[in-house]
Amino acid sequence: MAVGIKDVARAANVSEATVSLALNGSPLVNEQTRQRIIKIAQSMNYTPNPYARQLVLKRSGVIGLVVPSIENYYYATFVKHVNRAIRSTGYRLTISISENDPENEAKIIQEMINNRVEALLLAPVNIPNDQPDYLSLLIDSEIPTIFVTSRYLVDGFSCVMCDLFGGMKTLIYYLNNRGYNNTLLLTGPQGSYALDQRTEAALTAAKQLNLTRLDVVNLPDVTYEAVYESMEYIKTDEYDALVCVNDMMALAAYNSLTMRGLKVPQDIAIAGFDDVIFSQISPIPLTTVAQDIEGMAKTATESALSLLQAKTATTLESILPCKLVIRKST
Amino acid sequence: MAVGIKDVARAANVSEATVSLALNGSPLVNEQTRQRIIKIAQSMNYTPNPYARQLVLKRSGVIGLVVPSIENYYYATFVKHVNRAIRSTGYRLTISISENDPENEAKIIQEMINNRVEALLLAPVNIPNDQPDYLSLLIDSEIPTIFVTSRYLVDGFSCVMCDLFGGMKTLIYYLNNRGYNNTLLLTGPQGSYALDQRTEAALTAAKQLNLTRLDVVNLPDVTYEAVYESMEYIKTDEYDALVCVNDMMALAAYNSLTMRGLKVPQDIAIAGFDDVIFSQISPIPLTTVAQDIEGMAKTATESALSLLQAKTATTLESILPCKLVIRKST
DNA sequence: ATGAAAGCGCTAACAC
DNA sequence: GTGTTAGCGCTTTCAT
Repeated sequence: MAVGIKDVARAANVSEATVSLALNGSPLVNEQTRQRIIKIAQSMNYTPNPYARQLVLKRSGVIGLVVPSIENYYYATFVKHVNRAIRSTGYRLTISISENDPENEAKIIQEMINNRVEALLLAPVNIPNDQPDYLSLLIDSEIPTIFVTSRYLVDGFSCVMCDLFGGMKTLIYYLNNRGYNNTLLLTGPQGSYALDQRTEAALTAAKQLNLTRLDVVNLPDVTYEAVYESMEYIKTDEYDALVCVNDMMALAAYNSLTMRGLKVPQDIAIAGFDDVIFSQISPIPLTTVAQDIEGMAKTATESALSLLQAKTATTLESILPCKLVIRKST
Repeated sequence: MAVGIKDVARAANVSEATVSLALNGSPLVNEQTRQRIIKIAQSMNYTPNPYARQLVLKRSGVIGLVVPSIENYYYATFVKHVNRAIRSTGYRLTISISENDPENEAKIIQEMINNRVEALLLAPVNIPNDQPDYLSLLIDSEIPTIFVTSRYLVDGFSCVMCDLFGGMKTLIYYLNNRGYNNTLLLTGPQGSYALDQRTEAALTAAKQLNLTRLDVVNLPDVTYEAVYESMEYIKTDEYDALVCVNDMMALAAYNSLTMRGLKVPQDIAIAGFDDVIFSQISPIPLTTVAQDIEGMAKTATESALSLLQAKTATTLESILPCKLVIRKST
């Protein structure tokens, strides 16, 4: 705590100004003295007080990231990659978890604004919540904000996500091609963009392909338990393929159905979405649609940086392609 | 950005000092004026600049948390609970991920110190790395530091973890009681406290119980893949029980062995450790040893707060009990 | 090439 | 009760 620029200045027999300049690599200061000062500063274990620094610089050097959940492997991976991408930029990352609760999310956004993050990557909660109040705060604050992994359908915000619509459509086409025509889609509550896109895509594809049947079940939750329990009530013999909107749900379906003696894919095919670990750790690897999580993380980070440069308010939109990953369950 | 305390003061026709006092709930200021000021401040969307505030208060109001990985469910859960616990304390949490890399860890610690976190919760990397250099930095910085989920064997640091030794011992005793006497323990490289505790406990229990056999295999990694691949080389018919040092490894073993036609637990029993989701999402739920992750998170947070209060340097050690969770795999 | 001094936005004595 | 003022530790003109 104790050692400040003043102490270094005294020890080096120069003024505080010179120390500051030297440490910040200004060309104004003699290379000799600079080296001397740097050495002294290091030996004294001096690090500039970031709060004083930020106060005068008026830049926090911090980028914020908000995710709905950290136990969700999908977001965990996203966080990891953003963390990596930011490490080389000179900015620091501050991570907040909304626990998929809009109130929490609003509080967090307010905190991020109060703390003067310079840019914000926002993965919105996955429950119906369009046009939350904080959007105007965000606009007023002039903090460049980028929706990631999902979005609200409002103008003026940048966004980076995968082509969920395209991904699901490809999956349904592929299933049809494999001869599956009676499909059940297991999804969550309506109203979240990232989920709705998948559902709409499935429905659209079904219509285009003239599928015999594509039913949609909206579970209360997109969790393992929700699916595992629901399997009891679902007349699986009416379908030849089961599509889940994420991999964990697909795994739940797989486990539940095989427990009941069904064979996958012989009796019924199962497909997931996202391509996170859960589609790989079932006894039979699951067909799924891969989201380019690392790509989104990198793109989002780059977008944040370029918005930070841009003097004029801009909005960037990146839609990354999804990739069908065919495994043994279909 | 723009609006500062000065603006509020002007708008309310009082001095900056009064605004400051009013907003910080000092009893010195008239209740009438306080309300008036608060209202004005809100209407102006004023929030105090935290950097100016922290500069004068000399308190950052931030607690740091370092974890080796965020994709690891165990740590993700820990992070979630710390996040929750801290929310009600008035402190903010800043999360960093070391990616299980000692160099990263050292950098992060340095950053945490530079950023003046008031306390640090440190979940160390899980690879041999005793007495890292930054320990002295940490001591010099006088930042109360608490090792969580694992630790280094050094004095002067607080720590919160579960009784891994006791947990593993209980598991081996239980297995013996169920008639399993030829046990294989799958663990990772030596040198990490949290892993070594488990191994030593298993060995100790085996000796105490006079087990026919307890072999230990040190895999290069405690991951799904490491186990899944290793199953090929392991003469499973020599053992009647397989114990893994985490649940994901146990799941890998389960998947691999059942793929090879073995029945669990008839042909071989499988147990994991931690009691995270992976022990529950195998077709047959896996016996495991539960760590009280939420308890650790809460305890760690409380410890941090009390160290923050304590004017004198103290060290706290909390060892929480593990709980045997018996499921169908044994 | 270096130093003096002002000021970033806020808090806390101390005066009134 | 409220205002005045002096910093907190740093950066950055502007002089020298």
